[in-house]
Amino acid sequence: MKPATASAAAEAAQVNVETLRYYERLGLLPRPPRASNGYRQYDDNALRRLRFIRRAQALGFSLAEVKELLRLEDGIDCGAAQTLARIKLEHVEWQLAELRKMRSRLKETLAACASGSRVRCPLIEVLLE
Amino acid sequence: MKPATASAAAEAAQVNVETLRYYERLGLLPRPPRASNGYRQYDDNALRRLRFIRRAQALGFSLAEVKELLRLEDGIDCGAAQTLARIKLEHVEWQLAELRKMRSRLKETLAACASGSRVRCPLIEVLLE
DNA sequence: CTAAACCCCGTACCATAGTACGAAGTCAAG
DNA sequence: CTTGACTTCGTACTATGGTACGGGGTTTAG
Repeated sequence: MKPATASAAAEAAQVNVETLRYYERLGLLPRPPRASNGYRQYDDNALRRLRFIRRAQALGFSLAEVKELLRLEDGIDCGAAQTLARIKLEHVEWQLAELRKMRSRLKETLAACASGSRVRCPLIEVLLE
Repeated sequence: MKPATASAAAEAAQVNVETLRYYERLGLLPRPPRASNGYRQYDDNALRRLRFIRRAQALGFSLAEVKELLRLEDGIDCGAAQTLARIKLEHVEWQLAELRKMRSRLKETLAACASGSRVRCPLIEVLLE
């Protein structure tokens, strides 16, 4: 429960320490409280927030989008939050559909390669379909 | 069947004309044949290739990765191509899994919001889970 | 008490993926 | 036969998402 230092927080989230300062500058992480020596203190909430940023990012959300998502934390307007969530959901659905297409193209192609019946490598044909 | 000009190709793929030159510099698009006046001529194959780049990119592949994927076109080594395709397939599977997680989080949260039973907006809680 | 290891800050730098700019040649319409 | 739209080129600029640097204070282990 004792607050994490910058390096501990950074390691926990697998980011560079500098990245924490960067996120703070962008307003993605709130300016954390400081110890008497001026060192940043990250509590569990900050760490969760940080993890959320990384996960959302890994899914293709830009930091600007992540910032929007995180505005929900302020929880002022649940209605606005829901709208945002619905838009993100649609985006996610679209990505899923596209990825499924790419997956089946890749699978089919690998199968064709395995059967080895063609003269030219079938990967070439399919990728350029 | 007549080759497309730079602007026609760019419009077809919804990219800036300059982007074509950029991709050409990076080696993503082959240097196209030129008309007698020096103008670039993009044939159907080039246009397909361009579309492929944009689609792959929309799925989160970097231009460097796209370039790798496109090396398959050279089709020199079908074995290497298959290895590449398998790696991409795994990446796609991972992305699908992550997106499904995010989707269900978003859906559950929206449902909770709709039921309106909570005091605080459930989006806040879930996003920071 | 000193050295290593951590933290602070501001600023500068980096890679990726374009986008814009200016000078110059080409082409098609009026 | 000029005007405007389109093309070429090289170079420079932009935005995003960090990363590194240097000069300084702090803290902890030996």
